[in-house]
Amino acid sequence: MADNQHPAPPLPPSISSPPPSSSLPSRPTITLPPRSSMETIFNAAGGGLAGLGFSPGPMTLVSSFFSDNDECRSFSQLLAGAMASPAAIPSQLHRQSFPAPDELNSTGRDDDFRFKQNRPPGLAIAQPQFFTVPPGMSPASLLDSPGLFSPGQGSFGMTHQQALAQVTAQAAQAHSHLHVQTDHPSSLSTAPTTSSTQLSTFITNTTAHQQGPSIPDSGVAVNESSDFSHSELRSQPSSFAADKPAEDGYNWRKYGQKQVKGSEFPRSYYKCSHPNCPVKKKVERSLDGQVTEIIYKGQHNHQRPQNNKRAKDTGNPSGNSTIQGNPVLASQVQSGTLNKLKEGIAPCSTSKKDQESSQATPEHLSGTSDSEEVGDAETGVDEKDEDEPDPKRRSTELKVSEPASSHRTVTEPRIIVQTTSEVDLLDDGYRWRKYGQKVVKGNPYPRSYYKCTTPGCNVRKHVERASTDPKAVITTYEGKHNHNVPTAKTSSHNTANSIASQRKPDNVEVKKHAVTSKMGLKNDQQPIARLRLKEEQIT
DNA sequence: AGCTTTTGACCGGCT
DNA sequence: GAGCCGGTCAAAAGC
Repeated sequence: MADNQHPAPPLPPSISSPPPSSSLPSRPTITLPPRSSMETIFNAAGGGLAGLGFSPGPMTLVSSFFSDNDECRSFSQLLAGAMASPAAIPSQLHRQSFPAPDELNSTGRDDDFRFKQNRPPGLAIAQPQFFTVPPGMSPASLLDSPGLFSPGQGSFGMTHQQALAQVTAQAAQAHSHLHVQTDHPSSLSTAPTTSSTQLSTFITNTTAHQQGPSIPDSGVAVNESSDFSHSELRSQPSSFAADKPAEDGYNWRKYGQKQVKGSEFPRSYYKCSHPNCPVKKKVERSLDGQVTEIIYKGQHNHQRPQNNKRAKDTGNPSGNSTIQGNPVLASQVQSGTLNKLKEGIAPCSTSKKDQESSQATPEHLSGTSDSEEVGDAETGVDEKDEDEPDPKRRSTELKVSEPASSHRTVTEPRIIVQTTSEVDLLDDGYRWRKYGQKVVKGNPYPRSYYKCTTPGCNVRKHVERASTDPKAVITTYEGKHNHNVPTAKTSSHNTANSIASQRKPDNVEVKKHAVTSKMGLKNDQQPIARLRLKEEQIT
């Protein structure tokens, strides 16, 4: 690990507590990688991302990724580096604003850097952004279509998960160019403001938004962060079919329908018609029959019916919703969901097909278990609260309160998988109650969704692990805490983290936790750098 | 005949 | 304790 001899750039935005290991103390310790190493990563990733049309976003808080050996850099590390690149790019562009690495080392806390301070002019992100996926675009199509991420097309149309997958793939490619990038740091200049914004939206977006050709530019759903975004959205091909398959292969029986408050559209309740199968789903659809939201609950205890002639999505009587095992990444939520996000709604939104695919596939079932915490064991991060969960919190569910004035003409639903509601103690000092998780195709690890347990606080976060490395975690925050950090718990939480978290006024914030066992952490070290690249909430 | 859908009523949790 | 609300039930109707 010769690279560790070098000072590290002020890159790592946030470092979550590492999973305890036999040789590591409870306190996270991090040895910063050499600058050259970091720059190699970020340059490479950044350059690669820039080449892909990615760039960092102001609301992106990326925690770092450390490599202890360039030669041994894992694929996931590359991913982490790639994901961190959003932060890296602006940080390099504005390096003069950052403390020197040794300063960081000396303080160990001088780590809050606000990207807004260095934000290039014109970069304004007022709300969580949404991405559009061309209607009918399948995830495979997305992932197989590098053009989608080409500079010319931008990075829209990707969900958070897609972002991971895509970046993962791209990071691998970028790996081969690491040294080239390093040798030509000036290539960072190819990551201008606009592209920076792109990656911001790309990463911070938690609810993909599809704005198909049929949806005019309402000025709400489109990315507000940059002109580029607008143009990209408008440039969405109009040839994509709005009528997408949405069949999940299971049989559903509708057992109820109700007009729920806050939604202008009725909600339908379905049960899996398979005997003794507990799976239910709620489907909310617009007046024109388009599914706007699907909430799954439970998991199938049976195989998907084969040769099921009735394998139609009964949740869509109109018949234009069939899945047939071809998940589509596209998820689209428009102004209505934007409003939801404003209200701190769960940042989970993937396409119905995406969701159903993952859920309908037996190997993914575990990921939707009501109690499973996939991936936690690997990270060693105990997200379970020791406290006894409030029984009343069982079976919690995302409640959507949407302004009546909001308008939802969504052709792709939000997908929510209900899970248990453990009260989790994550590493930011706040108390989080897990209310859901979701397994996305291409990633064996579920996304977990948490809500701040403080009454009246609508802050939510979702934690996502990279498909290639469960230790690479992206945490996306939504909302702003309206209270102080709970004081009761101290030992397992990083105070600085808590404080930093408390100060988050952001709508969406992405942290990338790099983890640890591979990072050459030293016993007495603490995270020494936290780079906060985020956007103050714009009112 | 068997299944699904519809729809009003009921139940229970929450405030 | 009352009211609100989401979820579910179950009878009737439809396919």
